[in-house]
Amino acid sequence: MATIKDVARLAGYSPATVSRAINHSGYVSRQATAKIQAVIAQLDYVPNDIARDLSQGRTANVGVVVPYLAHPYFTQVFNGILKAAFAAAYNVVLLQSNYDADRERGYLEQLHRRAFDALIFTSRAIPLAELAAAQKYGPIICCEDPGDYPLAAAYSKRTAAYRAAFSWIRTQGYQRVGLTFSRSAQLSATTRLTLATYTNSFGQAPAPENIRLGVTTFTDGYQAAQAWARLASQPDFIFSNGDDIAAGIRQFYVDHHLLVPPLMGQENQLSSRLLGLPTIDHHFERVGAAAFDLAASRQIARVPVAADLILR
Amino acid sequence: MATIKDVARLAGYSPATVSRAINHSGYVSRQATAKIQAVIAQLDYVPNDIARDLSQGRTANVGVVVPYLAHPYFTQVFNGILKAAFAAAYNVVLLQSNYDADRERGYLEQLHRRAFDALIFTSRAIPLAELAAAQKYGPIICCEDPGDYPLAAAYSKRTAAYRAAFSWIRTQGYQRVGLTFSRSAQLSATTRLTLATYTNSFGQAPAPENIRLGVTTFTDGYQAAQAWARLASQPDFIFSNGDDIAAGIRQFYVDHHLLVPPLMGQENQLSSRLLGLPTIDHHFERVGAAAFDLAASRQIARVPVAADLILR
DNA sequence: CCTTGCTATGGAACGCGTTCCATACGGTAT
DNA sequence: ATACCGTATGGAACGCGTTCCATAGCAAGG
Repeated sequence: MATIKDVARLAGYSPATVSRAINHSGYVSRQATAKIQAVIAQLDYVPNDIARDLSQGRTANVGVVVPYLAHPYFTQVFNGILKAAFAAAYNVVLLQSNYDADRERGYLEQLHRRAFDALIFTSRAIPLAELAAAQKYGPIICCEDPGDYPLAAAYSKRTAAYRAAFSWIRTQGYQRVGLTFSRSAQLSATTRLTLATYTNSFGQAPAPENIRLGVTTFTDGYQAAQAWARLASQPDFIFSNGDDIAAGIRQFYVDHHLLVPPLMGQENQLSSRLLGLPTIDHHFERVGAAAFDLAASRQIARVPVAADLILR
Repeated sequence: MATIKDVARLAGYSPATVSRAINHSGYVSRQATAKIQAVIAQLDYVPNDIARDLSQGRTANVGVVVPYLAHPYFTQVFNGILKAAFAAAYNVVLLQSNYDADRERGYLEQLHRRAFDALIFTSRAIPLAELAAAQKYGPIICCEDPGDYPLAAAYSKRTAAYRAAFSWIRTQGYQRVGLTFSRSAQLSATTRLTLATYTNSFGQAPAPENIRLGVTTFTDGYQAAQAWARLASQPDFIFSNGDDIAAGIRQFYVDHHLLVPPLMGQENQLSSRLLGLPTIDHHFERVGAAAFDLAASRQIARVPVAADLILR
């Protein structure tokens, strides 16, 4: 494996000049540039990224913590990060967490060791306080509103979107809204926020039997609908945490020749377009791209991304 | 940021001894170990991974080239890689290609620059010959049978699985089998292999109108069924390239109150279980894990993974 | 002719661990 | 007592670019 010294020797210049030639830092004569180019081509030389990283003190890698891949929220945010990172010549290291706080701590440790230049949490199990404290090891970006914590963040303006959605649902005259969530209010800030906004909009909290937890897929939606169908008093509207989930809910009613209640999904996936269901587009790709930009710029800023209520 | 020299100075030992203590390389007294541990804790010192990588000439990163995420084949293979990599304390760099050969070449270049220790292609646009040639830059693993090319590979034994599937379909008496594919035979070795096995099993190639290309999602399946429904002579069996796709095909017939033709999917996704459809489980997670093991061991070996025909 | 200011180039330090080699010491086998 | 061995430890080289600083040549300005 050729090194910059080999190139320097063969070209008859010093490593310093070769380095400047490669990086177009100026102060290299036409003649030297040409000779160095020729030798580089001859040796099939490319600089060693590890050495470059060491001397520059960075890796051009961002770590992205994701509980798991199989969820549109994560794939969308992740895709946004990926696109922005590619454009900025960064690589993306995918760090799966399964919502395991200790694994997340391991990734913070890797940040400390400079395995990546920044760490983006698309979601998390460890407390925000720990994230905030770990910033001494490097830039950390979360994808939710960090409240009082001084953390960089890119996130959907969920409150506004949910307020608009619930207001619209109420205007339509619905009273007993069924809600699906992936994680309990205890574990998930998003669940808490949704419930709080609901309570605020409707003047009371949703009835416990109208709340379904652990719902993340089409099938989960199907089963949630099945559970509701057994109730005496059924929801007259269902606000679900994803379009595919809404599709699963709908599917249950269709399969059982029941009247499909009015539904709303989230994330503007293909399924809601196909089925003509209203949804909320959180623009998670934008959230991801914004998260990356914060990571690359090392700014501790907040980028709330407006969500769109899509009625059909 | 504390360095190993700081630790050495404060502990009253040399950097060499500190390094040995950290890496448990032996030849460090109890006393020295204790003192060094204490100073490490006091300074909150962790070794700099970049420096370690440079001196060891590796990164503990594997690059994984994926055209896009939104496909069960890729998520399954990728998950297998992720699990195996985590177990081996490697990180995984996700490299999106969109089947763009030049982007793939860019990733080969990064391998050359030692941005990662090995490169896994879950699928590819560039010719195998180029992959084989690029091995001089580092270990490259592909996820298909590389034929005559001396490439490390982990892949599903598709031929055997397809032969079993087609044989079963023929035994059931079906004659006009509809087939869906993601990419044309020209672009995809898998498509070619499926068609060849079909031809071999049925004694003739499938009729062109029974082949649908560009099918990767539930919706694509729905539309493929729609196209078939317009034909005079319709397929009497449909062999699709994914369970969700089969589900989409089925959905079209259900929605239009048509008799659903017998179907077979692939990948043993949840949908085939729910709908009771036969499928082929290619065990792509195993393929991914095997691909990673090849990457980490730097062996140029082939690991064919047996696929299971699941009849229901 | 001299100062000023570029351009061009090289030497050497630097970033930060790892590891080879040499040295020293206490203990054991002969 | 001598040779030998294992443990313990440090010095220094090494991996490989990047970059600061110094030097030198040359042209324009005065």
